Amino acid sequence: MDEKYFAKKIEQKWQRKWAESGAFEVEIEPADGRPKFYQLEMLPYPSGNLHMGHVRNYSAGDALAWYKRLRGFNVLHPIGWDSFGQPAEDAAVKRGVNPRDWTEENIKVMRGQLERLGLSYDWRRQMYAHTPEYYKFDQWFFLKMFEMGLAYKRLTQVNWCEHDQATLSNEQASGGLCWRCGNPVTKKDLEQWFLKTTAYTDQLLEDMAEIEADWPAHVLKRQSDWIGRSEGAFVDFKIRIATGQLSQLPVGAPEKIRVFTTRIDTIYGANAVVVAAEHPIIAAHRATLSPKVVEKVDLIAAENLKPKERDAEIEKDGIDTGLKVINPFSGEPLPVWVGNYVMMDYGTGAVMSVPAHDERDFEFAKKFGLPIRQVISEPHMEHAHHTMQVLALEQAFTDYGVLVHSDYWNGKTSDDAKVQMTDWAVKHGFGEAATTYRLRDWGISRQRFWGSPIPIVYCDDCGVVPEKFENLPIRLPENAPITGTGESPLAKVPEFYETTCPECHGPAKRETDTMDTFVDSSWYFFRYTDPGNEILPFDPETAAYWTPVDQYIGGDDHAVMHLIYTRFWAKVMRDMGLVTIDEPVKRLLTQGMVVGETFFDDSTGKRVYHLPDNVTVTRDAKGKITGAVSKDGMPLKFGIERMSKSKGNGVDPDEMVEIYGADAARIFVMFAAPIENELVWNEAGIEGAVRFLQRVWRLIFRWQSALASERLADSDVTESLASRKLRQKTHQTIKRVGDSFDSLQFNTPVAALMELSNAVYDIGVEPENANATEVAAVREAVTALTLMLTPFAPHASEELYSVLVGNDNGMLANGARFPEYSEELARADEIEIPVQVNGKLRSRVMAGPETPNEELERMALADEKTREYTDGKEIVKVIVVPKRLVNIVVR
RNA sequence: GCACGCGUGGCCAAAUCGGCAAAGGCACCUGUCUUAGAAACAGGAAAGUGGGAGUUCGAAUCUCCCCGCGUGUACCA
Repeated sequence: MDEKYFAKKIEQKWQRKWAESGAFEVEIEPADGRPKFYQLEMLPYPSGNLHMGHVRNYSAGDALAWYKRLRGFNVLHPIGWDSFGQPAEDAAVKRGVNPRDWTEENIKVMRGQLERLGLSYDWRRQMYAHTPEYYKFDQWFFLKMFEMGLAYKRLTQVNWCEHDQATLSNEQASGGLCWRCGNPVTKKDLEQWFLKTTAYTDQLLEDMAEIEADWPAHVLKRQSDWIGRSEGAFVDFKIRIATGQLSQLPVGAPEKIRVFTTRIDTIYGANAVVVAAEHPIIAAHRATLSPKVVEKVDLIAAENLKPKERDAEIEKDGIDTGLKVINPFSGEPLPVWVGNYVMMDYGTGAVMSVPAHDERDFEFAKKFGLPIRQVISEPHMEHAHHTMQVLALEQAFTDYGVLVHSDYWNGKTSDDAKVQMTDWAVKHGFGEAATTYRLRDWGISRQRFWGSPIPIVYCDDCGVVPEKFENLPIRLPENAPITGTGESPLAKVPEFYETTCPECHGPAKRETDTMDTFVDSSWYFFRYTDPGNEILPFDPETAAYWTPVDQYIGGDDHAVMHLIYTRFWAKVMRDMGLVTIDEPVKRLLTQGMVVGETFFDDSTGKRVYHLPDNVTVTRDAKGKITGAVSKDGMPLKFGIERMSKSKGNGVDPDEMVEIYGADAARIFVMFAAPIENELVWNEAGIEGAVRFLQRVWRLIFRWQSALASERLADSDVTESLASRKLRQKTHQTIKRVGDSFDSLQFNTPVAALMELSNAVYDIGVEPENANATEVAAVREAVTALTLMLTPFAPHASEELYSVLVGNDNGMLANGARFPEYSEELARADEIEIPVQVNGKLRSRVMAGPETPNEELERMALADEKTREYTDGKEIVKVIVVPKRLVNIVVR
């Protein structure tokens, strides 16, 4: 054992040993019957560099993987690559590189970074989304879903960047601006393939019950908000045809307008039906509508295509179309308006406007001077409302209440009325109960090269024809003209798209769009269980052993994307008989972002980041930035943003590993903040992590020979107080650390281990002079310390463990286990019971841990110091908290 | 606007159920060793928990109001 801790030396040693022995390679059903544990972290996109967010994510996952191994589980801990995606194409456009070469080079670099961190993966199981062996099964799933009616094609509006001529996902169009060029995003009609996520809305909601306890509440809340289930009713408003003017209704035009409402109880307050500019009724009547109306409708429709400002409140706009409908409840004729606040893609694209009881309708009515009629009353106001015809409302009354001015329904509560009025509508054939959702089907078509080709063929004779399973994979060509103009590069590669029809074998064309890369990540962790399977995505039995994932860790930015898609995918796989589980992930941990200070200039409309080193920063007393000036004297804006290379606020994990070692870097990242918090990067603390490791190292070095010499327990030697206290601390720490892991806390166990190491130093005996019980206590403490440190600092721990056991086969080969906690030993022989008088601490008494309450009370009352405060006073009552404290209330 | 979350030494943070005089680390100060050190060791100083009110024998912890910060979301009928 070296006198000093040399991180690099031992890290290289153990990384080599782990690799050689295949320490983390696992198989199903080991002979010893250990239970399985599937530890998973979100797979990285191979951008070329690991960032601190990855280090945080993977350090936490690795800690749990080690913890579970030491707890005797058969732990599957894999890693792979989300290696399809746009950055590879950007690199192709910018630098003319081949996306595949670029991607694979990045993977090589990043794998090296992961290995230098000493992460305990079963590397044999790596998956790469961009290999035909993997994306073959994206296509396989697509075909299966096509068979099941879960994949279909339709025309839709997609986010579109005019400048780049590119389709954008919602994220890439976030804030209404294109993430690449900063120009506003518009909408564009495009034919897209969809996966029918909406077929699973209710299951996605209901199955949350299964995972509720072990998923962060905010993730599930965001998912249910996203799904946006809303219960209400459809109500049909008939178009009124003026007498003798039947011909006014254009041929084929709908006879009624169906609205969706959650508040059918307010229907007597409707003053209009408002439809979206894109509503079919408008198109049907376009020829007869006044030019003014048509102009307005077109204007609103055009506005709808434009990007929305992030925070801008859009002013209500609209126009009376001149059409009339009949309120089916009251028989009252109502005007049909077009309103810019009604969206075609939610509900039916038409609403009944009830200004008295809906804020938007209220605002609309105010602006256009439409009547506002209150039909729901606060219960205590009911009488007043019946007698007074009109009450001027200051704002919409949106609460439930009692119906007024609603004919037959007067006096009913909103709750009752909703049910009964819906029934009435059903009975009279003009409505029905309805549930609508905000969730849409998942549009997966991308006009990109670097993705899995959609296995569909278009034949002039047979139409849309799915590829045959035996023809998979449909391989990407080696090269395609990637120009970044937003047209499918594959559409310019005749060798790719020219094919024959799988049905009639006549000439046909392939689909040239590729799949959204979220398809790859929807099922990748099932592939890990059986990565070499050529027939199926994975063997169902193999997957049944390993899945569901026991613990998943990743950023919560995926809450409504990846995490909802993968839940959807699991249900589809269940329905196709591949799996039997409803939920793919048992327990989820979302870690906070690692962020750093950024400095930028956005005067040109685009953010230009400046490296922190080149910025002069002024700070207030608390260290908050108050100003920043660039090298050439230009004032800069500043913020705290996710770390990344391009913003110049990144920290290179390799550099940290080089300077401090992987173990120290990992300890620091785990210790710096609770895992779910945002971590504002501040490197100051990392020295502490190194120092801690050095302390542990020196500790074992100092005690090494004393521990090795089997100083037998001399029966004469009674256990010293020092060793008793150390054992107590050791066992308390074992409990704390174990509990922390179980509750997914990583910062507190590190603190506990620091305390334990301090406690060993504090034993107050030199190794040479220690008696047998003290040596035993130290041995127990440092062994436990080493084992418990393993999840955070596996290299150093392996090395220290090898010193303690006298071989360097490694912990797993030695069958090492997480130390066992003994309640007996953790318990203090005597505990200090604080004694309060009127809630203020006045004294302490010593008592055995099992002292009954009555005895504690007696001791407290008898205590001298306490009596100074109680003598001569009336004791009102005494509160004894078992094993904790005594409080005497006096008057 | 709405929803959710957070506010504890200079900084990061800990504190099952409400229960001691509020952990640990970083930074800081002093001393020892001393060739010196940002090393190591020993020791020290430092917060009554954003503000106010309430509940309670007892509040960082529960309730209400206010202030500040963060995240998500936005005309979803």
